Amino acid sequence: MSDTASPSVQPDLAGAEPAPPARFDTLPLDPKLLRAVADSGYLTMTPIQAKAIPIVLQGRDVMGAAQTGTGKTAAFSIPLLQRMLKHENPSVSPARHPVRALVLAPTRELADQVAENVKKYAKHTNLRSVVVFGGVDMKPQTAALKAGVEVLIATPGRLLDHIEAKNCVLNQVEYVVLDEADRMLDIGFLPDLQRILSFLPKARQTLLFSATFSPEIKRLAQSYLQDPILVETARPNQTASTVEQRFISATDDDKRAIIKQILKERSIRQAIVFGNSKLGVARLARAFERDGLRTAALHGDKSQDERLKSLEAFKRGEMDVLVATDVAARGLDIADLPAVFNFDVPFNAEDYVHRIGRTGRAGASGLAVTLVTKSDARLIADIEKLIKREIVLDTFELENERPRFERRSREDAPDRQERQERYERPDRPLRATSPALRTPAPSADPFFNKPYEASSRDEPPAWEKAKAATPVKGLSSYIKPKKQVAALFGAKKPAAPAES
DNA sequence: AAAAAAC
Repeated sequence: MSDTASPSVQPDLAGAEPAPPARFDTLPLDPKLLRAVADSGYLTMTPIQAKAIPIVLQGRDVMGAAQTGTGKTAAFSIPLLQRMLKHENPSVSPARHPVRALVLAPTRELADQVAENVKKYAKHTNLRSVVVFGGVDMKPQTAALKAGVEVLIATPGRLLDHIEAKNCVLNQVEYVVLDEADRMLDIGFLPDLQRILSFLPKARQTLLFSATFSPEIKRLAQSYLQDPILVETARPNQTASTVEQRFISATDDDKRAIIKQILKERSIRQAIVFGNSKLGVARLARAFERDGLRTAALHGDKSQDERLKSLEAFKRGEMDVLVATDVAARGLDIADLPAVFNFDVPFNAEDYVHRIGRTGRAGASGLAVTLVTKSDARLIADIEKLIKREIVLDTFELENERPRFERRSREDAPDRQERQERYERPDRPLRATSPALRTPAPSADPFFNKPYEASSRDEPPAWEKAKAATPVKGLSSYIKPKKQVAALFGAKKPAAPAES
């Protein structure tokens, strides 16, 4: 109820009481940390920080769920640094300091980003931190580890390498953080994670943070925590209300043109386009590049050097579009990203929440467009269940129906030149420097069917209503068909309620 | 139907 009043103004740091947000300087923090926080320009805490920091300071285990972009990294790193400072033993030679805090993250880029934050908050202290991840030379990491660090940030594989090479000793770790904890605990990561945890003392403080926690993961997580406190802000798995979410029914052939048209008509400066596969992402990136968009690609088949370069170029604004797999779905903090497109609907509903969390960060507004084909119905239903919001598919009018090739024999296939002309001319150019993109967006929204209702999040979930009303299995109970969409999805008339 | 994380 509390946030229906000003949905467009108040970022969805929901759970926030109307009370003024607490300031960092009201916390019992070392002046060195307070100074670093102030240097970063932060004055007041976000809800997850206000709730989690005091509990972490008490030494309790925490499972923290909060929307993306609400400062989870600071929520664990600041109080952990405080605890490490408080128990610092200055008589020990720095070189002999063992690793005291370990932070694990599921992707290299995320580990790097967390490490940057930790460095920022620790800069006035003598606590040293280092980040280790794969795909880059081990030697500098080894040297840093041997010199001694108090805070180690890592991805699992490379950390195990260092453990086996005896480059680091983890038997005195006092604090462990699993960032994007639900991913770290999923089946692909679990064996490595268990192995790593087996090297750590049992008596320690453990913190798990993520935007999404499935019930199964919550249960599994219990076994790694001692008497944990669950810290939640708003509903878990929620998406920020500052993000306008659109779902557009599309065919595979039209997806790219739809994205380009939205970019142009909404004058969108920059966007991430998510695809489900590495190959698909690489192809799509090449296609956007041919279209004249400055495009970077980010996926696991690229070298780490290329990955870092792509991301940096995008962050510097030198790229219009970043096409990425789910390697970029979680945690990455790209300031003021205006839009996210799901070229493919993600396989896991949780990943939807994480993907669109790249936009609308820190209370900014954002647009998230998901392109939905006929075969995506099941996935859309999953998303609807997870985010507990009704999903309505919009139709989209392409301004220039793109010329299509008829199937031809190989001999009379168009040569490259002709192909270029027929394929590309209609909607070129689209680069950010083109006048088309500078034009202000039209006041009426010509290509979406209905205005976004931020307050719909407060209504009872549509899927529950639908489930109660119609025992229809599959899509029609989850996706409310509009007329064209109904045809596309072959939706039937809802059956009369059969049960009594 | 995939991706990520080590060499």
